[in-house]
Amino acid sequence: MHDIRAIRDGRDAFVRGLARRGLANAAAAADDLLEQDKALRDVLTKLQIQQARRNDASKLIGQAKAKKDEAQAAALLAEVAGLKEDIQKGEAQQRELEEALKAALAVIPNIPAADVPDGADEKHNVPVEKRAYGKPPGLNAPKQHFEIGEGLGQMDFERAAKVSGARFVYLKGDLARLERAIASFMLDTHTSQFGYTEVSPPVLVKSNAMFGTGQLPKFSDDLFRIATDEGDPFWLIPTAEVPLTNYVADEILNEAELPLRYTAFTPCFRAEAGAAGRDTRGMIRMHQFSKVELVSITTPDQSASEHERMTDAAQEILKKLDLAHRVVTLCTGDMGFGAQKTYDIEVWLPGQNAYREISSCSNCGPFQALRMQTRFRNAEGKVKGPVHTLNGSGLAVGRTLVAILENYQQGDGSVAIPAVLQPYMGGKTKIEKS
RNA sequence: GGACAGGUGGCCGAGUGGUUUAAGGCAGCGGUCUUGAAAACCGCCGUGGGUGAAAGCUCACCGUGAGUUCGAAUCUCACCCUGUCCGCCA
Repeated sequence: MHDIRAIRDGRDAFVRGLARRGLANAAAAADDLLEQDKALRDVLTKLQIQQARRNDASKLIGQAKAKKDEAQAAALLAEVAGLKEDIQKGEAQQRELEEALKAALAVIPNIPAADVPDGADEKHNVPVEKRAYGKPPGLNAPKQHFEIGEGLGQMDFERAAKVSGARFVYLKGDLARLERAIASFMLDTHTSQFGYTEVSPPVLVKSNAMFGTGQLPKFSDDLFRIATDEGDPFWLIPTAEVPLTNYVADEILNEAELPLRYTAFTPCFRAEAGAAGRDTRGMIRMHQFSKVELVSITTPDQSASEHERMTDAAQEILKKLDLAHRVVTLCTGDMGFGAQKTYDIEVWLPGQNAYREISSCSNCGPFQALRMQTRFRNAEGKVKGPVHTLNGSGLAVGRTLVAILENYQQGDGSVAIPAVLQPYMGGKTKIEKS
């Protein structure tokens, strides 16, 4: 969410930022917002004069009645007779204008950071050369992960379809255990090596939380909604970013305790609206998948370096697993709604003969904090404004499992277990057909 | 799910229609005193908005929303949350 005062003070920079995002009529949108803002402030100014008069008169009425001066009281009552209706009208107007302005602001995406490359789509993403790691292994006729998993008899899409429909999967035996092992390994790395605090959060959240991180109001089609008999619905989280970031919603944090770093292993639920026909085979794109998420809450000064640090933490997992990967800076047209800068980490999948996204690390700046009303105060107790929030996958567990299957596959159909995961697999060194 | 009791600033807590401009206390910050500290004393001490160059003036906020009233922390309605007990339950 943008601060309307920031737009007021820097209208042109705001328009340029939105234009870089590819918004067609950025200038018109900005001017419309400023017009609404002006109308609201005019109403406020007028209303407050009336409220001040009413407050004065009411106080005098009270004093007159205390002195038993009924004549004076009656005179004052007559004076403010018409005021009540005007004030109620003004208050109604204020509510309407505030809601309209908030609704308009709520659907405007974040402004890209200055160092984000311009571009319309993923073809214009820019590789971060110094972050590239490893080389694709020279495998002879590599299989895709679902061929491997089904060959092992431990990955079952047909039964998942019977029970839940398309885009679900059953894992069994060692593959089920491997998912758990991957998650434990990731959490242990992030907590012990990078100072993240492990959290086990709710996976059903209220609309307010979805608004705070920016999924609502614009992207409800991508979410699963849980209707309740009466009252507000719940939403299934599409990522643990939602409960981890909203953990600090409506709070004023102390600067000394920042940055806060949280990590969580949760299932994630996505309706995948609009993804029909994409990645229909295998575990790449599911309605339910598990992910280890990283979230940092920082001061504005810290957020850029925290972004690099978070990306380091996510990459560290792939390095320990010795999986070849590269990192790209998303261009303005490919970034998510709330991000001002995003690194995608793409892992090599031999079966697909391609790099595929396995993590996305974003610095959202003050965008989510303004939606959540999360601020911080300095050592003197002075409120310094919104915090910055960052989130990243550290990593997508399902896709990590896919990457291990495809990169560690053996000619005989078995899969070697990476050394760092063997302690989590009871010392096993490979997964064989069950 | 049912019954009862509650929700007031960072914390505790007074306030049941009009000098409340939310008392008082604790914690915190600054100062006096002191070699230093403690004690004592003095001062400061919520958030957001409007207006203004600033000082200031002003509005809103006592769980949330709506309402009654010239005037609401206080009265009405709905909802949310917490506690206790009962029921159910991994």
